[in-house]
Amino acid sequence: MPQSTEISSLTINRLSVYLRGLRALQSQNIQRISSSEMARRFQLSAAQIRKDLAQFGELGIRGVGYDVSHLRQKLESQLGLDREHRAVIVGAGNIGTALARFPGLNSGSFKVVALFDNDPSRIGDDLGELKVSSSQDLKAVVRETGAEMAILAVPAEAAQENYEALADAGIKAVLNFAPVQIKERPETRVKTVDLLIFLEELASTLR
Amino acid sequence: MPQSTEISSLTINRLSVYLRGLRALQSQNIQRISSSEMARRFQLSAAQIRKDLAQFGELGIRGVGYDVSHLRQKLESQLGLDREHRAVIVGAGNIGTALARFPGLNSGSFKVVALFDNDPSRIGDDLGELKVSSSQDLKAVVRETGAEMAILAVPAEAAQENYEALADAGIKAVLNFAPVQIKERPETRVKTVDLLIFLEELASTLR
DNA sequence: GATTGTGAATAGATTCACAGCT
DNA sequence: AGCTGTGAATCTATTCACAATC
Repeated sequence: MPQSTEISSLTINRLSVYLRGLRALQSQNIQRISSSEMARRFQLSAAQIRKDLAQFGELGIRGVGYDVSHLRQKLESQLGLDREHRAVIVGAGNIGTALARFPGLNSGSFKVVALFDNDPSRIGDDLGELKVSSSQDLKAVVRETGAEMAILAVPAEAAQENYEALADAGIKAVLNFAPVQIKERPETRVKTVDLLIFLEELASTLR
Repeated sequence: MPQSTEISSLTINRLSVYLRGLRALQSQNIQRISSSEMARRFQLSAAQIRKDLAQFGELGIRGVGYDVSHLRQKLESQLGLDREHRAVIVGAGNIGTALARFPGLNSGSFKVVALFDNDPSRIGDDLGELKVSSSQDLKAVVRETGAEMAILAVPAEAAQENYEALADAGIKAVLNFAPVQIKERPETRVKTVDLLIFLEELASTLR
């Protein structure tokens, strides 16, 4: 039964987890798996997995389980990972350069195509495949490369204005590492990841 | 009315957001604020803010609002941020070194006291205040420094074993950046932050 | 016999709306 | 008059349990 209603972000995040697991299974040449076996492997409930998966059709075979490769393809297309997504990084400080070098961002469906900074002393620096470009060239580079996504790794004060520039350049989705609430425009989604909040959550368990 | 029941992690995360906002207010010398004004400033609902805050006592004054400084202290103590938390970083690769240099981790209640790697060629490298230490010294350094928290920034394959070593060394809470499900021990909490999952969530909106 | 897909039950989180203070 | 604290209502998510299917 195809989904009529929007899939929640909680579910989407679990799909990513399932996908990761399925890839691992495939590399071990495992072709079929049951929901309960998946549940055991990645600490979730079998009913939850079945509910999640049932949202986009009858993917499993009753009495048998799920076909690993078929399920993987289905999840990839559902998550929009069946094609390449080009991304730019804005901010060539610690986090920006670390992410630019992070292998996970250049394998699979994501590809970092540019790294921007507005500090003239950084422009031109070499990072493997990439050179640091001037923020002034943002619009042109986005147009040329067809980038749709951006990672925002600038200081908190500069986050909103850089978000605006990204939205103006036609970027559709932004992963923001600055610890501020970005005022969002309808055409450019933001997801903020605040590392301190994670640490604070952990600290609160240390009472 | 004091909380009898556990506070959910959703709530804890919002408390961090409130706290951040309160600090900003305080630096603008604002002494009192209402739930609706907080809601306006950081895009949340006023009722939610009141519910969250009411969990640990009658913090506000009816007809008036909340006292910024009092509320801030209360939240800090609730989140365990009224004292210093020492943390070690394991893994001096891209992400580990970026975090070691990240100012947010050394202001406020957190302090990075050591950075470990098991690659001999990296040991001894200088990073501002810190030198890269050998993973073999983990236990001793944790004992000497009194670190309670750790940031795990090693490759996926090495994450579980390093977690075990941290748990053995007496670390109580671990923020894990490796894209794997860590098998947790009761005495050492883990929070996994998987950057690819965030990107995948964004990508799924780009259909 | 095994395992999915799913309606019903439960649990959890958010919003509403208003009584109760200041 | 204004704003908090909170029970009740609503909405969302998870788990249960079993009929349907292979």
